[in-house]
Amino acid sequence: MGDSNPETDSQQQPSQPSSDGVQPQMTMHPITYSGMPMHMYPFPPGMVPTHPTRTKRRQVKNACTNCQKACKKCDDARPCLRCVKYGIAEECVDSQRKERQKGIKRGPYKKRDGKTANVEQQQVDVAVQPQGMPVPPTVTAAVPSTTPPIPYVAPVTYPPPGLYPQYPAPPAAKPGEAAPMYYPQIFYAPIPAPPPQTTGQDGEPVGYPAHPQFYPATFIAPYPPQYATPYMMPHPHPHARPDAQIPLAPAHHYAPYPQAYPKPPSRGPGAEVGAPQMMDARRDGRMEHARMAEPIPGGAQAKSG
DNA sequence: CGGATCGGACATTCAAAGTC
DNA sequence: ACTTTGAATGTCCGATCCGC
Repeated sequence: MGDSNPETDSQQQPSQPSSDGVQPQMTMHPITYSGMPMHMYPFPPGMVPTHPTRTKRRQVKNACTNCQKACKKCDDARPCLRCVKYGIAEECVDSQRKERQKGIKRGPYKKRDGKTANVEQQQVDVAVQPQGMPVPPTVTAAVPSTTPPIPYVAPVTYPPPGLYPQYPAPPAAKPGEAAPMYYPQIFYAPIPAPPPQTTGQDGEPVGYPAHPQFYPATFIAPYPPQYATPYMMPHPHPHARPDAQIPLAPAHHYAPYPQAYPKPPSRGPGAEVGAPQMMDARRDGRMEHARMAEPIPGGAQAKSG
């Protein structure tokens, strides 16, 4: 099944450059990556980059226990998409992270050759638009002058509280961090080509300001395309200032979250719960092994591997 | 053929080591 | 105090298996 990235892969630059200082290619567009975020849709013909490179894999901070057992992609929402799909939403709980071992002695670390490697990395990380709008490093770093710009659609904020009462409040996210996938998100949509800038009588620009590369205009369904009809809401006020609040389309385009997904495929009488049970039963051995690998209190480290 | 399983690549976290 | 490093730990891709 098309497990896909619930969050955009283009939000982060690789946090760690390779030890040899070579930056991995980050120009891959989600359409060419199997882990295409489900809230993103294919680009129009001609806008798809040709470089078949991969983006960095993005992980949730904490997978639910079911996804963890299955070694499958989870997401920040609870219940997660996978649990909802299999009808085990009530069992979708965060897995418990093991406490990291402390007091582990390490040898002296080796200095890297190029001392400037980190400086270069930081310069990429802090790329900022002229007007102060931060741009994900992927955009700036992945757009050499010889290639067309890669349109970037990034979740930047949530709809106002109460607009989507069927959704729980999103968990607090760090600046720049993607929003949980099931909570409706507002995206900044790229503008292909701003119109010529004109100036009003008081000197205030009319039309798009100098660098309106993104403006809040698009709400993309948080559902997989097969469950929701994707639509692109045109900018209602083509000449409005980019910081103007634009009303969102009414939420009734979609069914409330739990009903938005089909029931799990039935395998016969009682099969609705049978599938996940079988799945868990067959995986118990693995999880038992994992539990056995937990540190022994006051004793030797149970290192797996 | 679709879904489950699982090895292992990849990402993240964070404490020790090193530097200023 | 801050930065760098590297290993522990977790996530999940993708090949393969398995049952219908």
